[in-house]
Amino acid sequence: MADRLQELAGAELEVLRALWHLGPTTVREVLNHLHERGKKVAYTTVQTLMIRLEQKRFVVSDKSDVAHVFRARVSRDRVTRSRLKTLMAQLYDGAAGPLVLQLVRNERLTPEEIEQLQELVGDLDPGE
Amino acid sequence: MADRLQELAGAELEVLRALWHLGPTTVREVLNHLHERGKKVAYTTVQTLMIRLEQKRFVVSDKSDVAHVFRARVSRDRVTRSRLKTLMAQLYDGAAGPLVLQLVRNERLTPEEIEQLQELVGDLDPGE
DNA sequence: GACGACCTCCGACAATCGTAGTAGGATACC
DNA sequence: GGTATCCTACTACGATTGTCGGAGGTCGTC
Repeated sequence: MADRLQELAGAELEVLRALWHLGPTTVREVLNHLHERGKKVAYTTVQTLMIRLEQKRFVVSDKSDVAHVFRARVSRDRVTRSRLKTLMAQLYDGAAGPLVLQLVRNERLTPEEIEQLQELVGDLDPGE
Repeated sequence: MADRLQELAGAELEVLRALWHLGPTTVREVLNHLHERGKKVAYTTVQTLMIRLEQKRFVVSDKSDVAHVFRARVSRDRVTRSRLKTLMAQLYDGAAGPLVLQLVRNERLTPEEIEQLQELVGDLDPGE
């Protein structure tokens, strides 16, 4: 399994999201961001998570300043893809269709998303 | 969160899948099924997983026979829905669109799935 | 030059997860 | 009725996860 993305734990993902949102930044800034979002957590907890993220190679840090600056190495799309792959494998032997249909049936989409989707789907060819 | 489905761990899901496939059945049968699928695991491991599934209320057991018979209490669709919800929440603040688009763009669908999808999508109204 | 504010580093700890061994009861067969 | 087989119940154990405290450095300010 070249795909080590699976080791991304829940709390780690939350921190990674903050990094996506904020861009390269420090533990302090991520902590503030999480607090603003209502997530109560200690400074060292965030620090630990960021260090673990680095060990797992999801982020890199620049240690030249006193407060280390962390930067995400993986994109949200990449994580999404990985998570969806896992879901497909775990539940449908890798098939994507059931997930797509389930989503389109049960979830609300914005007008923009609907248009994009209609365009994409219109281009698909069922073949014969 | 009335949705305790999230506590379903990976190895547990594998056993649950076997139950979906086999219908109500015993530890032994699930074990055989997993072995056929190439999963090497000990009898008592499967037993432990099934007991944990019961504790978490994903399955129920009938203990009237010597070999207890376990039955799934949740459907695959239900688990799928829960997992997708989690994914949406964790990555897109609950929006479904990005997942749908990501899937339609990157994954292959069968002709049947494409037709179903086209039909579903055709019925959607972007509103204004 | 002591004080407070910050920062990193390290250790820790309970809960969960994946995996399995052992004890001991029931069954079935010869 | 001994022996092999199967089953449950219980215990265990290392790894991962979520959470944080304390020790000890640096820096600005009074």
